[in-house]
Amino acid sequence: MPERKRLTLKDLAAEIDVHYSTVSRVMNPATRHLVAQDVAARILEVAEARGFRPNRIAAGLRTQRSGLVGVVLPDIANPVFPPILAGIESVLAQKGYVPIVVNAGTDKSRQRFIIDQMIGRQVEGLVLATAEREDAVLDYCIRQHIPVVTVNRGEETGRVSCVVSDNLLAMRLTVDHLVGLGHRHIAHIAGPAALSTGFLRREGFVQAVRRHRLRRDAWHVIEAASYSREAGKLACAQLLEAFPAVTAIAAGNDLVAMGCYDLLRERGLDCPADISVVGHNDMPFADALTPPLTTVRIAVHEMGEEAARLLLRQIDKPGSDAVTVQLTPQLIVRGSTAAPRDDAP
Amino acid sequence: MPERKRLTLKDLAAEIDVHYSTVSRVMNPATRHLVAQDVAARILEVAEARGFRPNRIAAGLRTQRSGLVGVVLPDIANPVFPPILAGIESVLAQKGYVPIVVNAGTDKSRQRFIIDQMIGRQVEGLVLATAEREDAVLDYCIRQHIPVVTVNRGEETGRVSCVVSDNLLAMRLTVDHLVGLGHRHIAHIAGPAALSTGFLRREGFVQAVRRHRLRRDAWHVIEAASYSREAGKLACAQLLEAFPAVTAIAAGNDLVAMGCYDLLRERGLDCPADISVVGHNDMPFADALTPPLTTVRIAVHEMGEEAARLLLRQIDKPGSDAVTVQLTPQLIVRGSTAAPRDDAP
DNA sequence: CTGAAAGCGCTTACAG
DNA sequence: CTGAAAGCGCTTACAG
Repeated sequence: MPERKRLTLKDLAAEIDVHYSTVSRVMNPATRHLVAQDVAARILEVAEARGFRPNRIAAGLRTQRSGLVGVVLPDIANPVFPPILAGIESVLAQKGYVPIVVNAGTDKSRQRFIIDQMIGRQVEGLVLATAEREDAVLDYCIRQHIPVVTVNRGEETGRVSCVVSDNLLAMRLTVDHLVGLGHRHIAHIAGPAALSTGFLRREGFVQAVRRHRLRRDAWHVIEAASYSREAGKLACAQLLEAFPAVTAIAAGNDLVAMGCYDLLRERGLDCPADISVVGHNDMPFADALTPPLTTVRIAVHEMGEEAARLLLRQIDKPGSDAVTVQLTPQLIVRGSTAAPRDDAP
Repeated sequence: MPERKRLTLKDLAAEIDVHYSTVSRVMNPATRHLVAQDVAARILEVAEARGFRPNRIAAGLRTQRSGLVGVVLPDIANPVFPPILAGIESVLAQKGYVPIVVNAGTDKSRQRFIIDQMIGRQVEGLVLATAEREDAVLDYCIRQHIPVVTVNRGEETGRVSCVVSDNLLAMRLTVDHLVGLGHRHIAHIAGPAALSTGFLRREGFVQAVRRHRLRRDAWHVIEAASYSREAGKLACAQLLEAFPAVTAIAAGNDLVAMGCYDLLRERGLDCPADISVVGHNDMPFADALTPPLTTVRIAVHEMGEEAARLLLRQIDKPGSDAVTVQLTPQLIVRGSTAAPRDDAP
């Protein structure tokens, strides 16, 4: 069963007895009006009947537009990324673009290799979910003059467009909530400082506790090695050691918060009775944990949509300014936060 | 800042003063040996220095190979799919292929539209995670003679290669476990019968209870409208109505199991004390639910890998036979299953 | 309104 | 070993 050769403009033109350029004009809605109604109708009819689909790759070669956008993810298994990807894909689809998705990991040289491949495939732009605060790969993309936008994580220098959630606000909402409940010994388990999310949430935490005029010995920050459950558990253990008075933890994200759950359970501590925990992201099923996780919901799907929109704009007008779109997060109060015990220090 | 035009073979050839076909030969490792060592070295050097990356699209047009594979997902937000996608992507990458990923939903006409687009983009093959037991879209792909493999869900007629988990075995493990614990009134909340997973797990459940010689009034099957938490909750309510003696539920998947959790909690019933629940998939964080979910772990990443391997084989040898690869699942016993109460009916 | 031609950036038989 | 040429399937100025 040999694969039947795909039809071409010429095949179709021969069948209808017109020049293939005429078929081309008809197949493209934008140029369809250039040909006589009846001819167009006949061509369309035959095209439909024979299931003709013009070769977009050949067209792209000619028009210098691939209709491809590269999406570079650090880890698609992390539950933040699928909805972001879905958002990207949905607006791309509306404009006839399609994403090429690669799981690039965290290794910068591998990321660069992948981006080179994508450029070789003529992607018209790139969405990076892998950006760090200082990112050689991002520098590389900029040098290549390829349209780029970062999503979820921002970038320091303002050279590229970014779509992020407001991390300062997130921590302010978190700390306000905790202080409002009566907590006076609050800690933050930060994500990696190399990532804008880790850096800014930490920054936001510090700003927030200062705003509440908490004394320096009433709050504490510790950094987790990564945004993972394991690293969160480890950091939580160190935190309890370093800051035993703690009654509330603002975790860098939900996975880190889960790590806290794991450790507290192991130590026989009750959440929220002994220690309150707040996450960040509101990942799927955060409500199904025990206790249901109080967390900051970020607009993941919108983040993807907006990133795609920004990128498309960048592609349309190459010179346009880089902008940062900051989406507003929302605190979702559930069962992992409560007032501290009366006998809390 | 105009986008610097990308380099071409001709640009490079002009710079080095050789014919561009020579540059072409050097850029492709497979034909590199055709040119003199020193010339090749010089070309490679300049190519590296100038950051030349051959246009894969143009090459693909010439060689009739796009290096693209289409991946059609019903819903990337469903936690089964990201690891499958990761698996697909990883083996594709090894062979220089790249996936085009689209969230196609469940609507068949939209799926077909998307597949048409993908074919227009010259994908060399398709991985469908959207297959139903009788699937018009799959029929369409077969008529187009495009290499296809289905993943996670199988297909009835054996016309295409499938990679699935052994659903009959999964239910046998589940029922064995439940019966072993002493349960004598067991129910299954099945997924949609239109999907192979829903159909076969139901089948497996029935076979398993028969093997244990449970009397017909000692087991019950009810079908959920979809594989979702909400549908699971609804079905669970109906189940309690229809089969009040039930002490153990084999849920169609983990989301359905979560729906059961939701309903049981609402009714003030304890899991596992009043009713045991078993899921299917072992989705991320199934262990972090309360109680931790006993479930069947399927080899998701391997499933993706294997699907990609099968597809690549199909692409290499178009005529080759369709095969079904069945991966072996594993029961993961956690806290949602226990012996029934002594006073259970 | 339609056709004929050039060309997008490659690969690869064919000469030499 | 290297060059010159044809051609992959399109789009689009240019004629007529």
